[in-house]
Amino acid sequence: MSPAPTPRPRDAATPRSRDRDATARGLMQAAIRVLARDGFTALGPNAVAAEAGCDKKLIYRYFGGMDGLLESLGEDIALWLAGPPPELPEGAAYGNRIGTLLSAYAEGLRGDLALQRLLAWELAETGAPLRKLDAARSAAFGQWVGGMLRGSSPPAGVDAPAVNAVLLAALHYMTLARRSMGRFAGLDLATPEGQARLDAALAFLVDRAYGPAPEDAP
Amino acid sequence: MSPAPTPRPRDAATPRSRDRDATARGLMQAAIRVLARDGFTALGPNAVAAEAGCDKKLIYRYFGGMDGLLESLGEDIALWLAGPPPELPEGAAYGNRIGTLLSAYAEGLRGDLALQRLLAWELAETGAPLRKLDAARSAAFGQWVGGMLRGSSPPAGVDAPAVNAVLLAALHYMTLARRSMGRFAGLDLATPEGQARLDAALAFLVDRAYGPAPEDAP
DNA sequence: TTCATAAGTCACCGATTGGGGACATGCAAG
DNA sequence: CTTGCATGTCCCCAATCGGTGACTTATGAA
Repeated sequence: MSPAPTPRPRDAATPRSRDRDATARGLMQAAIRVLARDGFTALGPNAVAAEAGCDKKLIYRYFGGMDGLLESLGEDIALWLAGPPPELPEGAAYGNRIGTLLSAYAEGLRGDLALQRLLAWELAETGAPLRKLDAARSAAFGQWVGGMLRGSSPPAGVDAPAVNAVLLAALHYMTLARRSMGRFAGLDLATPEGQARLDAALAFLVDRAYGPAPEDAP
Repeated sequence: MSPAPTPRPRDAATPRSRDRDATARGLMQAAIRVLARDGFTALGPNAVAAEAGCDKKLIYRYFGGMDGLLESLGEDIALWLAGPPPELPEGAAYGNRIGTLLSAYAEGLRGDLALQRLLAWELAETGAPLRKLDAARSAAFGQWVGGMLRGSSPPAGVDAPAVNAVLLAALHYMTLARRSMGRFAGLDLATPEGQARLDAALAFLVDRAYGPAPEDAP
């Protein structure tokens, strides 16, 4: 899920590669580019084919339509979450792991416009192809985070999955709001200061949630 | 911002009211209904006029187009956040107020499909008319919450606006995710149990954020 | 070299979109 | 009663949409 290696609005001189796999890949990357640039409302056969520089008919021949193309995109997990997991000290506490994991993911998400557009899409529409895309993305993400938490467990009495979901949801929302509105709930997300306050608030909540409970201190 | 008092797909027998203000209001309410039912991707002149049961030409005559209609919707703050503020004990602590306020808002948001659609819209697209709509909504919300927090202040050392923004963002995201995907980050949001875990996690975070700091305990 | 087949292109279809011009009609002022 | 005007309706427009049939052309096997 990166902006795309090859900016491939067809060169009119080159006589088309006549290589099915290559053009199919080109269509997939074009779809990602269109999604990143113009959002899901513009993600149609016409736009994708124009971006890829070939005829839209090939979308139907090779993928059976846009739904099939999206499905193929979901299966190609290599395109998702390209960044390697962040380094972690051996015996790091659960809260520490969640904190660094969250900020690493935040940085990756901020740089991945297509992923942002996909998240917004998931919130706006329902539909079978979208569900499959989300399932693939969720699975990849789950694996990414799962491997990083292996061997450490949250403090007792804390519903860690629910708390983590809340923090992740907040991160998603504010990242999307930053791009589209630039501000949210009175905070200016466009400025580095606003962004810093947000990151600090997230870190603060992680610390309070997974640090020692108030009554634990002697 | 409620589903609409009058389900007004024109009665073919009644010969049209010939009342400019009434039809203008009807168009606004129709727009809200279309937004709630089909989402912002379907919110066009054709759909709104069909829903209102009159000709789309009137949208251009009375509002100058869809953008003007949306702007008028924003100015009509009476349609937003109809619910009255929840009751609060006199000397309630800041954390308590945030908690009850958050859950009251959550309940209202869950029941207001049009507002949900609007939030998703704001995350998906940019544009002048949308910005004005959001500004109106944000202002109304700010007043709603502002009045309820008057006279109490957060614990020192806590960036309350940022923390509240995070919690609110999480609430928004999970409410939208519940409607569209039904699940998020491994949590099943459709079941009452999942919803309860989420509410509990939010309350837990509020408590930890605004309760006594770990080192405060003797 | 021939030739079947797949890769690619082009032109077209019906439906729907966001608009606007031309016209009918009811109401209220004269 | 007549007349002016705002209200409402109808029909048309160009553009775009998703989708497909018919065609050309390159390539690899015989």
